[in-house]
Amino acid sequence: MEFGTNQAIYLQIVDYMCDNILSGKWSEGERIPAIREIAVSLEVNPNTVMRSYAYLQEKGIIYNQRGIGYFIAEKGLTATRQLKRSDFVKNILPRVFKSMDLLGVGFDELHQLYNQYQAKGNL
Amino acid sequence: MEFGTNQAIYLQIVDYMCDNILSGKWSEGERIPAIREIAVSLEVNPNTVMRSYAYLQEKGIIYNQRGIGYFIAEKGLTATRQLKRSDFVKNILPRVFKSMDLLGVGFDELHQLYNQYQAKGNL
Amino acid sequence: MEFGTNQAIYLQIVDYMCDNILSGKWSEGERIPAIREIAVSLEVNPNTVMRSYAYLQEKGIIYNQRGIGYFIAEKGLTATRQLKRSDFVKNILPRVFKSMDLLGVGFDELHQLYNQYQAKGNL
Amino acid sequence: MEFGTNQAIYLQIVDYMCDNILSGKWSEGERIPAIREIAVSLEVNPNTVMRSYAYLQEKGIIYNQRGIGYFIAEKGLTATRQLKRSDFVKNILPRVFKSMDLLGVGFDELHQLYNQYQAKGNL
DNA sequence: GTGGTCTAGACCACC
DNA sequence: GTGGTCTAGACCACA
Repeated sequence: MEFGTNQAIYLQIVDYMCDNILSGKWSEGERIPAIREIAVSLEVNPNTVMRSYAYLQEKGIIYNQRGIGYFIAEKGLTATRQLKRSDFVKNILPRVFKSMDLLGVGFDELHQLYNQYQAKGNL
Repeated sequence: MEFGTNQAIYLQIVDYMCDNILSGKWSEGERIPAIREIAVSLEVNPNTVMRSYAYLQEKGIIYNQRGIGYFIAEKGLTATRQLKRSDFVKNILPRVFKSMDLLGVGFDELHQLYNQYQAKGNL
Repeated sequence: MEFGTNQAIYLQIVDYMCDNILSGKWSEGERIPAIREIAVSLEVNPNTVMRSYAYLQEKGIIYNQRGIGYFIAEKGLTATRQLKRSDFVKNILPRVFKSMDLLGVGFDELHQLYNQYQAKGNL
Repeated sequence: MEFGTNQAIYLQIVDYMCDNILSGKWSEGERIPAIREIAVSLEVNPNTVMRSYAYLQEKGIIYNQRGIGYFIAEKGLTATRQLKRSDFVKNILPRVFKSMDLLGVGFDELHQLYNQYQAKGNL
């Protein structure tokens, strides 16, 4: 994984993990990789990964069993969806819509860009 | 103007100025308020405003006439639009579309949220 | 005349006047345009032109006859040449030579660029 | 390092750093000294050094790794050379050649001055 | 009056 | 430890 420069790395890792949950790669109750494992594979300081795990634990998305590891919480999928959706609707969308107005991008054009994005993703 | 806590103040000022240009409040060739003027009206340190101006000058959106002040560049409107549109299409939209996929938000639902936003804005 | 943004306008005017003297456009003893005249033709504040004239007067290149105007001094051409040449040899050239070394630009290449410059000037 | 009075300190630091890159003292991918470190060694305010670093980052010559430090970019040497060479050919040389013409300094004389400079540098 | 630079010092997020 | 931002205040050159 490559990291952007704008956002904190630990938050980029959080996003990466949320994606894994939402996409079904990690199921509820399943054990997720150890902090050190992730740290090695992402070439990141373990402290940074720890911070991501702590964040997700605080949100009730994962939980820790001492000495064993971290697991996706029982309602981890729902919690993740709520967290992401709330952020999406309350923070992201309003800014997107405002930009559209200022740039004169209509909804039709947005649809076009969406189709382009989908096409690229399917390649 | 009130400032959010996520983004640097000087960047929020940059956005504020881009909005003024895109909305037509400031026209090309027009002089914009002096650094100290803005600093007083926004209750911010002049250095912070200077940073915003330097950023916009670097982008070719405004230019400086020694001892007189800052002006919207000849192609300032176009430059602003390009800057904002590029950021919108390359950085914002892909993340939005990805979120939509992961959250199962369809384009119809997006349209609905867009209409809600428009309705609010018109009140 | 267009002004660069790096150098003070009054110094750019000084250069412009020195050029006129060195190129023989203005001869020793000859009257030069009034401050207001220059100010209008260059679209500049008269104070700025005044500053240029004061600078040249201090260097002994021009002199003032009250109520009549400014004139090129008796040894104005020599004085200008000395001023420019001293600046050229002591300030400009060392930096040029240092840049050449760092950039790996040899004297042959410099000669080539010089010929290119000459060719362009003759068009 | 001693600072001239003509040019802003932060730009003199930029030059100093470009020199280090061009001369091979700092290689691509290598970490460069921390802002505070440079600030202490040059007896300058950290803000001033930061400004130099920000400038070089904007030019793609160095990049930042969060919480770790600044590094010479992958193509840092090329970028530096381009930046410097462009400035040299487009801004410096034309003025030099123009001065030569106005002062009646021929290319032979220039060569002589160049040799003198080289001799001094080798002592 | 205008902007441009610099210092000193503080606070913060992040690794 | 690293950089990033902001404030306060000073000084300067310039128009």
